[in-house]
This record gives sequence, C-alpha cells and structure tokens, in this order.
Amino acid sequence: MTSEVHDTAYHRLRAQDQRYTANRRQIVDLLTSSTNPLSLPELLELANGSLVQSSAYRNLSVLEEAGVVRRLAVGDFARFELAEDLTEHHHHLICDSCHRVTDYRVPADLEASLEHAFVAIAQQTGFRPDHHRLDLIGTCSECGHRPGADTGTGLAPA
Amino acid sequence: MTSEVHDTAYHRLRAQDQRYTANRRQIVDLLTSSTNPLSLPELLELANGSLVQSSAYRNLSVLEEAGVVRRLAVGDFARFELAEDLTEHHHHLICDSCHRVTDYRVPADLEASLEHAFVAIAQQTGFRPDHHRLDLIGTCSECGHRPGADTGTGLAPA
DNA sequence: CTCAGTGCAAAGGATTTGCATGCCG
DNA sequence: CGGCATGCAAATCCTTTGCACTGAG
Repeated sequence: MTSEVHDTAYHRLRAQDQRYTANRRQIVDLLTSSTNPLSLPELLELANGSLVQSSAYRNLSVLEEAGVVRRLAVGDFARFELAEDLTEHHHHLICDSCHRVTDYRVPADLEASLEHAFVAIAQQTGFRPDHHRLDLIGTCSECGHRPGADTGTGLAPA
Repeated sequence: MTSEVHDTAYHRLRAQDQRYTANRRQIVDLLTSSTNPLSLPELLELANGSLVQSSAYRNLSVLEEAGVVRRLAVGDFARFELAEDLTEHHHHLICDSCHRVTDYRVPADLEASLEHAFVAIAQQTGFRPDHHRLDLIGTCSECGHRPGADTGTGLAPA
C-alpha cells in the first residue's frame, strides 16, 4: 500500500518530466505515515535534519503540481498532506487554538448529498468545482483542557 | 439593515471598550457592500486612499476580536468578511486560479444534515466545533475563459 | 489632559528565488 | 556529459509592531 503510493508518485512525476528523488520520496513517506496534515517545520523535524527548508518547499511544490501532494492554508501557514486520491476522502477538524489539524470522515450518504448540491451550484454559477472542503473549526480536545495553547509554529507544545 | 449592522458593530466594540471610529465604520461599510470576502489590497483600493494599510490591519483585528469581522485564510493571504451572524449563513466558492472568493448557499435541509453529522463527530472525538466551512474549490467562470489568470494580489486583473 | 486611534517606517515570519555545486540519467 | 536537484543565503510578500502625533471625551 505504501509502495503503491510511491509507485503512483513516481509515475505522476514522470508524467511531468520530474524525477522521484530520495528527498521527494522521503517527503511522501512522512506524509504517508502521518495521520494528519503537516506544517513545514513539522516535516523538517520528522525528517530529523535530513531535509532542508528551501528544498522541501521546492519539492512540495513539484509534488503538488504533479498531483501527489495537496497544500492547505490553515491559520498563518501552510500544511501539506497526500493528494486525496492517494488517501481516503476525508475532512479536517481545525483547532483555533493550536492550529493543529485532524482528519475525520462523514457518512457516504451525506457526501452524496453534498455532491448533489454541488452539481446544482455549478450549473447556477458557472463555477467548475474540482473538490470540496468540509472543515470543522473549533477547539480540539487537548486545547479544551489547556485554554490559550498556541505554539505558533504548528509544532507540539514543549 | 446596513445601519443595523453599524449598530451591532458599535455595541460589540463598546462591549470591549473599543470605539467605533470613522475608519472602522468605513471598513464595515465596505465589507457590508461587498458581495464577497475582500483582501486587504482590495479593501484599500475600495477605500480610495482613505485607509492606511497598517491601521486597516489593526482595525480588522479589533473588529475580528469584537466578533464583527471574520478573517479567512485563502491561498497565500487573508480575506475579510462580516461575521456570520451579521450576514446570512453561507459558504465559499474559491477559485484556484485567481484566488477570488464568491459566496453561495446550500439548502437548509442539507445544512441540517451537516449539523447532525457534526454533533456525532464532536461526541466521537472530543472536538468542540465552533463553526463549519463548506468550500468548493475549482475554477470560476471567469478564469474558465482565461486559463492561467492569477493576479497574486487578489485584485481584479487589469 | 489623557488615552485610544492613526500613519509612517521598520521589523517579523513564512515562503520563494539566485546561484554555485553535486549527482542522476 | 548535461541538466535537474540541492543547499545556502539573500530576497519577497503579507502582516505586525514601534513610535510620535492627533483628536475625542
């Protein structure tokens, strides 16, 4: 399954005349093993010094353009996760306090109702939807206990 | 209706020992008359030189804390709109190309289904939802005609 | 008078880019 | 070999902050 992700990543990069280098592979690995979207500092920390900021940003851009990675804008900085077709369709719980993001899913019939509504929207407005986003914004269970927690970097509090 | 918004804004600021100054009033005016969330450059442009960047940011922060304005993170920069209880509940069509945002609404029964699902999520995860966000990401009708359009600033192309 | 609000300029922080070097194909 | 990927450092862009000044109560 994870090798399948690498396989897909490889082919999508190839399709854009890009290489699937060790650095890019490691980024995909880290995103694959994480249960939720990662900020760049988090990614660098998980890589334990083997990734460099600027190259990581560059590689994330390449991966994003190849459709392997998706970039999210949460709070003041970006978070990255695998493209949806490499994971299961899911949505995000976003904590207003610590800016951490957790995945969740809704029942299939609700997703179906949403899709149905989007078709109507598209027809009415001429907007061509690519995907949707159903985020819940609030306070995560952890910050519920520690009011005011906010690390700024998106890293776990010390 | 618009004077009602000012009235509410006034009282919410007062509740935080803040004044409802001419600058703040103008920001609320501009947000009220716009049909969609505005970036800061857009706001300044609409104000035609009568607003200053740093003060506008500061006032938007004050208005946000008072619950008059909501800040969105779209793409690389922030966009601002009136708080939801000063408008109707709505969602956003976000154009991947020009980063412009348009409001839309879904049927009430679908909103009800969503709320229902969120209650379940909250119980399962301990996450305490404040509000939700149902964005459609794709290409707006305008960019569908002009592929690749992206002004960077969120301002309309020249 | 006093203190919050304002404008200007400088600082800050996330992200991007220029450039010389290293390595894959 | 040739060109893309990499790392470092400097630059960029949005946003925030420091500071002196102004105006309302």
